[in-house]
Amino acid sequence: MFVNVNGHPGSRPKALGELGELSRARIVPSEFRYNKGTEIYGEAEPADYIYQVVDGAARSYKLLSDGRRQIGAFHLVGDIFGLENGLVHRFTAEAIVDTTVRLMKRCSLEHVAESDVFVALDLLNMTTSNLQHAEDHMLLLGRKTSLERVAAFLLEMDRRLTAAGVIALPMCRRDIADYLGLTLETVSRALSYLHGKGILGFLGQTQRQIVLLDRVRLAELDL
Amino acid sequence: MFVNVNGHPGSRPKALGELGELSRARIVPSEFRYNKGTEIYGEAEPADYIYQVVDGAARSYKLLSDGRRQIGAFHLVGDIFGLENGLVHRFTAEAIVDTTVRLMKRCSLEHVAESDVFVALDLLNMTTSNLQHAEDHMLLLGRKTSLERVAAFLLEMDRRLTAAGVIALPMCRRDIADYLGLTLETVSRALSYLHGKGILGFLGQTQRQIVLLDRVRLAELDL
DNA sequence: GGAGAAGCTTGATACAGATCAATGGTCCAT
DNA sequence: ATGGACCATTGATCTGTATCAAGCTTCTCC
Repeated sequence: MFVNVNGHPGSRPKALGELGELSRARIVPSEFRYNKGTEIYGEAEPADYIYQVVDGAARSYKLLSDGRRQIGAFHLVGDIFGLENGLVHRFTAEAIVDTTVRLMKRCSLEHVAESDVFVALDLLNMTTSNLQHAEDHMLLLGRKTSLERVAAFLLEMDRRLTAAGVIALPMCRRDIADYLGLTLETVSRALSYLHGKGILGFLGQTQRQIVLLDRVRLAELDL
Repeated sequence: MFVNVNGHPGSRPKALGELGELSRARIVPSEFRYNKGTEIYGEAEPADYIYQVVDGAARSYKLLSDGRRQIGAFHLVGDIFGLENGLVHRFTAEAIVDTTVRLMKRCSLEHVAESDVFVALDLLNMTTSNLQHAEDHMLLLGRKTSLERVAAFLLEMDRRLTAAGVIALPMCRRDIADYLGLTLETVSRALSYLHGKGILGFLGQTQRQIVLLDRVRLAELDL
């Protein structure tokens, strides 16, 4: 496990100048900036590039024909996304805030993987991390209550983006809801409940900065 | 895409004498029989083997501490399962009916993957198929109604195990419910509804043999 | 700095699906 | 053949979350 995908256990921190062991592919990556809310790629579009978040955050989602949305993952600083082992993307990806990504051509990557075992094994490790996240998320979506889901979300974000004890969420309540299979009102109510219980606190005026005051009780709420 | 995992698009039919391209590993697989309801491996157990269903069917699931269960996948004849790219299994696997599996040691497989690009790429393809299934299932669990879920389930089973126009389900209503994030009563009501609408019919005495009478209308119900 | 848009919370109500409960069928094992 | 362990269906009721609605706050951009 050498590459940091979604911050899963087994990953290691790494310098941002590289795309993990994929740097073996020796392809110079270029950077690109997406404004808040803009699409990085669309579902079923050709998957020509893979991406790494340099700054900002992105969401990957699927839509039903009537507009219902399921966000499969959030991509935070350092995460690699857009890696589909097929010809087309299976999600739409959008910048949640103004976001800078590093990107590299996928076809060249595939070509290298065919001749370089270490690149292939690295792709396998990244895909496995994504799979593990999806497996855990199926359990959450299929069987957890709204409070358990929100607790799990906070613990995930705590693990992945807490700086100086503060969770600075880049995404709005609707994004959280679409990630957890809930409505934004239910997410808001669960957060208010946790606030009332003294398990978390809000920082500043906006409700996007959260401080976890009691991780033990929060973890007990996520069965 | 050379290996048949969960019957996803891009897979090809294959003779049962092999474990896909993994046969390149040249490790003689042995067969084993599990009685209905018995455990093949447990969550968090060391992942020493990978498995291929020769006959029968299996379920992979996670449990919450209070017994709520989420089945992540059903493994039907020809499917390979138990392939974790970590040291331990992330699911518990059980035989749904009396089941024969072919198994091979995982450590030897890993060793071969490090020296053989084609084995590594094959593992990557299998993992990608599993990931794609999980991604689709997240959308189902997070955003679809009970009727949409049951319709999607029937279409998946139709694709994966219909013989002679009949879907012979190996699993009970509770298994279906735990796969779809519903209760068994809700699954039963949805099936009765589809029966009443003339979209499906039951064959014989048991309710496990289903004939799809109108795939078009069924597909319209799964958004 | 003011107007409008977006985002969040909170309350009232509705409803899809869960839960509780009863019945009948099938398949074994004795 | 009989008893009992599943298994599935169906009905009645309950409830967690969605939906509908209102109001407040904070951004954004003329």
